[in-house]
Amino acid sequence: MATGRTHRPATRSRGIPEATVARLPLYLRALTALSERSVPTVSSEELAAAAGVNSAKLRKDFSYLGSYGTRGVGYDVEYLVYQISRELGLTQDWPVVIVGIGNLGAALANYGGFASRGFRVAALIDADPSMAGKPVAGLRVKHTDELEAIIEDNGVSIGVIATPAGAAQQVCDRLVAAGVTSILNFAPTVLSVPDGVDVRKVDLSIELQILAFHEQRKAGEEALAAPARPAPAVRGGTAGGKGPDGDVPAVMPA
Amino acid sequence: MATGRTHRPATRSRGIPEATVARLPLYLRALTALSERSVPTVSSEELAAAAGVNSAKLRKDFSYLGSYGTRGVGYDVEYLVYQISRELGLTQDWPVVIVGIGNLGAALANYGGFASRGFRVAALIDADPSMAGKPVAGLRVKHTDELEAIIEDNGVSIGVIATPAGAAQQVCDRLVAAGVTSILNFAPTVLSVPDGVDVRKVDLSIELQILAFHEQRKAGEEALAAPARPAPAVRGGTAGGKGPDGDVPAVMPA
DNA sequence: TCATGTGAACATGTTCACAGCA
DNA sequence: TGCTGTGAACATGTTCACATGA
Repeated sequence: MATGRTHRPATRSRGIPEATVARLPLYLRALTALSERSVPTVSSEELAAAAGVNSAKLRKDFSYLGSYGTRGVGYDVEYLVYQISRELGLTQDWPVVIVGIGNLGAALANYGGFASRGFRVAALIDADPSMAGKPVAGLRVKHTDELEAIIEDNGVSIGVIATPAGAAQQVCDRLVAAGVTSILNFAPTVLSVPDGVDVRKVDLSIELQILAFHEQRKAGEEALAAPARPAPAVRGGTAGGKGPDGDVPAVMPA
Repeated sequence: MATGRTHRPATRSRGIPEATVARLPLYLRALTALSERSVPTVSSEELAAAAGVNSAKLRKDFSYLGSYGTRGVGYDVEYLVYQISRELGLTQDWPVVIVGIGNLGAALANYGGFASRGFRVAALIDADPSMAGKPVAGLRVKHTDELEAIIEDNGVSIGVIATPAGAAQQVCDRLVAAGVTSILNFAPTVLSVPDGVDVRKVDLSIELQILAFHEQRKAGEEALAAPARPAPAVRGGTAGGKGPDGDVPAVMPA
């Protein structure tokens, strides 16, 4: 998504491709599971299967980190866990604030995987004064007034936005002004941020729409073969002969 | 993510690039906002700004759908809303089930944007018998036993998994066996599915790790200039002399 | 005149296939 | 012998820059 940097064309050998970075957490998870089962080594084939990618891709990904494998043998699990953790910056402690403690914010706060790997919820922040002081996931919710102080005092550089769409940009601006340089946005809005600030977004609605696109394709291809399952009814019912959509305008300009 | 299809190399002009598909929901959202403000037309420049992309990309994206603009003028808002909705399959009604009604599942069920655009929550399903019958987001939670019947009866083709990681693959298998062909996975696991089934995943932990990677980079670059803000403390604190990590092994083989 | 639509150049990402090393 | 590491081929995605047509 929005990568703030000036995007220099891989100045030295230091540049790990973005696509690779996005897969490192996947490898790390698979490796951690192996580590817990005390498996000493894995082949690229096995690890790739566990991470849900193909082995050529995995080997190429690892080649950007260095030559951490042993030919004819595979990779040392513990060593790889360490190298990937370090590369991802998980040997540091990252305090995180969550802003917007509604249903979703509370769910995120309660999410276990949060604390496990280098991330620590420094504070939960909400604009509703009646939320302030209430315990959520073992923390007391703070009021938005305290946002700047919390970020400063805890050296927070990562913020999670789980507010309604309308409040997101404003919250984002305050986070950035207070020193946050990475934002994970759950609100269904495009955030604008200055250069040097990274934003990643998680959007249920977008994901569903992408799935719907592919579903529709499948339904089309199905028509070539047998109509196996009852296809989802076209809006407004199967029978209707005329324009069925109450939602989608039938406007046709030009 | 996992695109089940055989990936034919754009047989006819029909193939819309995946990257474009992923942006269509963004355009649609921006257009819907314009539509609500009764704006009749937009230029690629304006719409691109609203969607957070550049205008060349937007125009190329739209060119895959057809020539829906007017040279020297721009795009008709209502018309584009309709075309994109249709392309995404949002003129159909998509019944969806959510499996796993914990904190996250409940938050998803309550999420408004769900129902708005063609998606309808057909059922909430949980394995915990004590959850069965409880009202969440205006629906009564069903027990897992009913999963197959619900999917069949409602013609559900899209399933959302919000269970713990351990249960996800099993739930996935049952969904697929019952006829679901698109899955949105919130559980932190790699799901394996047969060909023809699409999986998209949403993973908080992965997103945070990607942000941490870039944060770490920034901290490194910062060292070249002035150490402006106190960098996040290395795990275990600044003082501690011995190995601080209960989590990351300091193993160094070979 | 002005903004769309698009070929061509460029950049990134993936896969193949095999050389090279334990 | 067997698996890693990687150059080279291929595929996808992005940006440029301008011809085109309302």
